[in-house]
Amino acid sequence: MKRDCSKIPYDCPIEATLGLIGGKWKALILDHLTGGALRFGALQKMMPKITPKMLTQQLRELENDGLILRHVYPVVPPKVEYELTDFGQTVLPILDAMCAWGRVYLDNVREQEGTKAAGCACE
Amino acid sequence: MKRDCSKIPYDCPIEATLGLIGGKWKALILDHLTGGALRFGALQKMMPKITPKMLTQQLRELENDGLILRHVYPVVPPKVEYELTDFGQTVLPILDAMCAWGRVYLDNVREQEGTKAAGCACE
DNA sequence: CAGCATCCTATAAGATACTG
DNA sequence: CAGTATCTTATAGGATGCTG
Repeated sequence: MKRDCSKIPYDCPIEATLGLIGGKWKALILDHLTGGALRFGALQKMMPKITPKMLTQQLRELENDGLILRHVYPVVPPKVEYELTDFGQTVLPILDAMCAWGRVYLDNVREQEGTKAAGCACE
Repeated sequence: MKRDCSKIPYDCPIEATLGLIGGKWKALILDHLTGGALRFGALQKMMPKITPKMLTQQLRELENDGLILRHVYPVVPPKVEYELTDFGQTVLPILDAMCAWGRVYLDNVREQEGTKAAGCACE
């Protein structure tokens, strides 16, 4: 039973956006893919806290909704790459805005607490 | 037991942003408040599908995180207004980006399906 | 009017083990 | 390597009724 987020009826643009790229992982995944195609394992390394199950699930939904493409290379051992579609590229402004705001916010928090950045693709 | 989303440790700016304004309702609430202060009941009317419990809960979290202000007027019947703080105003670029993208997306979907816009604050 | 309390369901998310 | 399968837990979200 697969889920196409694009099949859900939305009342409002923001609601639709959240439906397609909302949730805990999708924006993060898309952001990592802005640098170019990545393998399953590479994505997992970039998000150490995601489980293979969740990563698979989120990638399938993004694929069903036309945001990313899945390339299977018929080799042994298996090699699968994911990359943004043209449509997927159009979410970049949102990711940039979220990243910029989060960065300012984290800088303030860290300044107060004396902690350091953890190092992430988008910072 | 109240939740301060700002107390959660985040590894990455996008993650932090999602922590503070992610979820099904917060971006929508903030967006409605960009037009100025609103009463509880007004917000509820703008989001017919939200329950009072959820609305209260989301408003409290936004307040704890410094994004909105809650004004209680000591009158009968009670009057409570919510408005963006200066910090809350800074999320506007994100909301705009989400709204713009969602609008283009919905327009395409609707063109294919022949349906119409439902009418929402941000469209 | 603006909520709170209580109870309940659905969905998201995680742990662990296994496989083509 | 890139997943699946199964089981379990946590969180989001909802229905209903009540109150200062």
